[in-house]
Parts: sequence; C-alpha cells; structure tokens
Amino acid sequence: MKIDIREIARQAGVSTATVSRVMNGKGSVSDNTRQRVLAVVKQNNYKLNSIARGLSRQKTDTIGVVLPELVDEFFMDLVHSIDEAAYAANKFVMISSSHSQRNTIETVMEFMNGGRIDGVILMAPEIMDEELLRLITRSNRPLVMLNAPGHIKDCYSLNIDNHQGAVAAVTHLLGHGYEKIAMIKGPAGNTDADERFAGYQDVLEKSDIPFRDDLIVNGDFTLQAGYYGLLRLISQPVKPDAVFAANDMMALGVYQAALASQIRIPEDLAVVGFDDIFLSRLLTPRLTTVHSPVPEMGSKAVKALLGIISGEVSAEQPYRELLSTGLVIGGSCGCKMPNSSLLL
Amino acid sequence: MKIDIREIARQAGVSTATVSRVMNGKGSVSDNTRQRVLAVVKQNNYKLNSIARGLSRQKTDTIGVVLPELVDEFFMDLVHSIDEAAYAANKFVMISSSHSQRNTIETVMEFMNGGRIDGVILMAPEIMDEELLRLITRSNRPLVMLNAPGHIKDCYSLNIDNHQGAVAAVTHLLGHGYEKIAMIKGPAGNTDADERFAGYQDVLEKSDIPFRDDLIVNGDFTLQAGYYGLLRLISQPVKPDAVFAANDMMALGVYQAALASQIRIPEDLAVVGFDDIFLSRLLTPRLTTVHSPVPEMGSKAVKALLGIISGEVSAEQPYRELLSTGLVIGGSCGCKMPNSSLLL
DNA sequence: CTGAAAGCGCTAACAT
DNA sequence: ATGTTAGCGCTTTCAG
Repeated sequence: MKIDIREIARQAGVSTATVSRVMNGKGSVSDNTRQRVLAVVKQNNYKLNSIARGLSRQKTDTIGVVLPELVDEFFMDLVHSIDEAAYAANKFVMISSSHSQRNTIETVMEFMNGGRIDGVILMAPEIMDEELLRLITRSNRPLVMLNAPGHIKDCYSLNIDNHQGAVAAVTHLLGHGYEKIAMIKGPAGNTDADERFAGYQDVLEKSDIPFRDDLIVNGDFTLQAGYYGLLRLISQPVKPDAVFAANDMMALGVYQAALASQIRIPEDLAVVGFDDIFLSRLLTPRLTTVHSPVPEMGSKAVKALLGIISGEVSAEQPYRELLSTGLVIGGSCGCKMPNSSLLL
Repeated sequence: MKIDIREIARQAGVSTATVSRVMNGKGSVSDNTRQRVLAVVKQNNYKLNSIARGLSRQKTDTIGVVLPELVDEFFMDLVHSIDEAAYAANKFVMISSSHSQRNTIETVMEFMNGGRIDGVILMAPEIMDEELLRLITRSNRPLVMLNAPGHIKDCYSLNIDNHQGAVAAVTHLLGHGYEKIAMIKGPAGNTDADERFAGYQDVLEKSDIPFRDDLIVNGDFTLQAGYYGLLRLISQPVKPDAVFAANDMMALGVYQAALASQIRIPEDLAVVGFDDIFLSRLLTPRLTTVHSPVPEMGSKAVKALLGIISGEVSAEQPYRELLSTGLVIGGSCGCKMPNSSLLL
C-alpha cells in the first residue's frame, strides 16, 4: 500500500503541514504531537518522497558529475573523493561520463535544466565548442569546472597546476645534468596536456640547452602511446637521455618499451611521469612523478559547488584556483633510492 | 526568467497537453502545431523539468547504484560498465558507496522509498543484518543484487562464480604438482572471500593432498594483507610451494614480499590470484589469475534491472545467475610463458 | 502551535 | 487533433 504524507497525517490526527514540520525539523511542533507523528512514521516505515520534495522546494540535494571518462585510477580517485564529500554533506551524486564531446554538453544541459540536480561538477579538458560552452557557463546554474581549458574564463574552476608540475619535473631532470630531455605529450587540444607541454618548453627556454623538435612525441595518455613513443624516440639519430611523459600511464609504457629494448632506467634513460597514480609506486625503479592532488580537487569541488548553491560562494565573478602539485622522487630520474619495488 | 510548459504553451498558442505531447512524441499532434511548438521550444531553449515529470509519471529514468567501495580498478570497471549500459538505455545513474554497513541499508532505503530512482543495483558482499536485509529484498522495488551473500535467496542476483574460479585456480596449481598450496583468504564474512575459500577446500578434499590449517592465512583484499600474509606463511615450519591469493591485490602483495625475501616466482613459489585486474598483467612474471567478468556483470545488471522495472522480467521468483570465470595463464604458476610482452 | 490551501511543473485520462 | 482538468507528494505562506 502506498503511503504518503497525507496518510501519516490522517493516522496521527494532524495536518500534512505538521507532519512536514516534524519530518524536516523545521517550524515548531509541540513535543506531544511530534511524538505522535514520529510513532506513526516509524510504524509505517515512512520516508518523504524526495521527488515531490524536490518539486516543491526546487532543490534536489543532488549534484551532477560529468567526467570525460570512467576508467583509470585517476577518475576513480576523483569519484571517490566526490562521493565522500557529498556523503558528508548529505547530498546525492549523479554521475555520467561524457561518452562524446557533443554529449557532454547535452548531459550537462539536461542536468542543469532538468531540475534533477542542484549544480554540476564538470571536467572537460578537451577544448569544446565555444558557443555551446557559453550555454553552460552562462546558464546561471551552479557549476564548478575541473581543469577547465584556459580560454574558459567566466566560471568557477579548480585546476591542477600542470604548468608548475611540469616545470618541477623538467627542472629536476635538468638538475641531474640531462641534456636531451624528450617529452611524450598528451593528446592535442587537451588542456592538461597542453599546459604540461608548455611547462616543459618554458624550462628549456630559460636553460641553456636547446629545445629540439625531434625530442617531442605526441601521445594520448595511454600505455601504448608511451610504449610506441619511446620506440620512436630511440629510433632517431638523436637519442634522449631522459624523457618526461605527460602522465604516468605513458611513463609505464616507456618502462615497457625500455625493457623490451634493453634500455636501463635510470642508467641509460631517466623517466619522469605525471599524476602519481598507485601504479607508479610499484615500478622498479619507482617512478619519479608529479603528484596530482586529485582527492583534494574532488572534495574542494564539492565544497565549492555546495557553497555556490547555497549562495555563500559568489558565482558572479570568475574564479580560478590552481591546486599545487609536488614532485615525488623515485629512482627513475637518477636519484639514488633504497631498492624498494617490484613491477617489471 | 523561469520558463515552464505553460509559458511554451502560451507562446505557441496551444495547451500544455499539446506541448507535452510534442515533447514526449506521444499522442497525435498535427504537423503544423508540432512545428510551431518546436519552434518556441527551441527559441527558449526549453527542456522538460524531469523532477516534475518524475512526480507525475512516478518514474525518474534513474537507477541507483550502491557499491561497498569506490576504490580499485574492480569498482571502476563496474561503474564504467554500468554507466555505459545506462547511457545506452537513456537512464541516469545515481551512485553511492556504502560508507558503512548500516548506511548501506539506509542509502538503499532512501533510494527505494524516496522516489529518486526507479530501481537499484546493490553490491554488498559482507553479510548483512538479516532483518534489515529483508526490508530491502521485500520492498517490492526493482532490485538487482551483485554478489549477494548466499543466504539471501529471495531476490534477483548476479554473481561471479567464485567457487568455480577458485576450483580452476587450485586445480591448476595441483596440476603443476604443488603439494603445499597455501591460501590467503579475503575478509571473513565476505561472500566472495568465503566462496573462494570454499572452492579451495573442495579441491583439496577431492585430491590426495591434505588440507593444512597452517597454510591458511586471513587477509582483507589489500596489498598489505598479501605482503604480510606471505611473510607469515614463510615464517612457519611448513612452507608453501604455491599460494592462492583471494584477489589480485593480495597477490601483488605476495610478489612484493617474495621480492623482499629473495623468493623467486615461480621457481620457489607459485602464485595465483583472482580478478584479473589490469595490474596483474604488468607483473613479472605475469600473474596467473582468475578472470572476473566485471563488465559483463555491470551491463547485465543494468539490463536486468531495466527489465524488472519495465515488467518484462519477473521479479516475483528469486533468480540467481552465476557469471562464469576463466583462468588467465601467466608465468606465476609455473607455466612456461614466452618472455612476457606486457603490452599486446 | 497548527491547519488550510496554493502551488512546484508536468502527465494523462477524459472530453470535445 | 487538441484542450480541460485532476492529480503526483510535499512545502510553505498565511491565518488563526
């Protein structure tokens, strides 16, 4: 039997308004009536219907999360931290991967206009159609962007400081005395990839070793890209003595290619990655990499979004925060490390 | 400005019912009016409010997913496959981790009674309070359980065939001639863990080598458990010549402990894991492990749940399906493997 | 402290 | 083919 607020009210001999007050702990209700209502509620195992509440309050206590993918430790960590923060704040989480560039926008729009959610956390590092983008950033609905492309200025965004991280990585390599530092880039058009590459370039520019085009290889953040990236690099006349992979997955590919090519790390080739995923700790030697503050990004995003929703945080003026990264030293860059690991 | 179906109706000079028909593609509307409505809709960038629709239709096109944790490749794969299947069916996904045993029930109940979702996919391998459990399985709300504890019979459930997988693993080890096969178990009370252990026991029972209590170690599915598990095993008088880890993470821990203890795999110790996570392919030697059909479980769960929701699948009688596993041969069990190319 | 009643935005008979 | 009109289940003024 379907039981609604009216039924509870009837059984308790009060009005629905009173039941509502009791359920929400708002407004004043005499202790006596409260007990009576609560008893009926328990007896019927009654729960408020959130959809109806949502319609009435124009608030669903749900946040939408749209991520480019749902694979990888990186995203799992992100989802995990978002879930934790949302749970702590008593909010529900609606999740979706982009599935496609076009669909990203549609999903977000559906989220925003559909009334399903109170706000959305969006991560879309690939450069998106400016016009469509405007629909989102100007929708006036609470929004927090993660790693937003640089040209998106009119929104609240939290970004991993890719540039800083890349600078730290390459500077470290330079400090070891390497002179032919190659880079395996991330996918073209991807913000994170671009910023990491920019960091690499900037360091070289300020150093006295030249930037060489033949030490740059395009990748796409996959293991395979790292693997073939290194193979390609070593098949050229000028071989690198170090390689900066735009993410750890590709660094892993580099390890594999090195293994297959009898190249020792770090003796013959130094390697530095980016992200500090769990896996990087398992490599032998442990991978030197840039730590991405993923959990921090997730919880900050939720906090910011809830703030915007409640009006405590202004969404009027654009906001862009860079979450700082840090270099995690392993043995792959040439630093002497206690022998401690196992993969490969 | 807030724009609702009434406003669209007004602008198009029709009734809200007609707008609704156009928006839902249901009922008949003359081509002429349809165009007119559509034009107004586009012009206002209007979207139906899903909350209101939900209230009215008593259907939200959203499924709830409650998982024990949101860490690990295992869960990411599961979430990923659920997202894909849901997306394909045009459904939204509300996700939550259990956070705690007690909260699992509450979250599920909230999902079920709150009207937020049309059905839920629940994975709760830890044995749960029978009585509370009943609240869920008997709620009459569409539900699909994943790896449900064996004593939960009155529901629709999809289970990885842990027993079969464990039997295959241990039988394989036996085939190699090992006689002191240890097992590092999963957490007590966890269905998957228990079933895997049962498979191990059953094989030994039917063999002529005895079951030895001192070859059994308790673990909890973490890397650490595997690490210390092996250390403990080798510190005893009777040392194992093979070890079956209840999951790959623990097998990884075993690798680490072996490395630290100068134990060669598989020469000194054979290792077999369970799950076939990405990582297992990267180990040297590659880990022999039981493949868990995670993506299959995810998509089947969505399909089944949608079937139950639509009434195509009966939820009247309990249903329990075992998803078969398969042994993935690596070099860790003693099988001769071509020099492990980890990539392709 | 409590109740009556007007929505929240949409759907779905039921009419016409 | 289109419009009228009750709801869907809850919140929230506004009175009393």
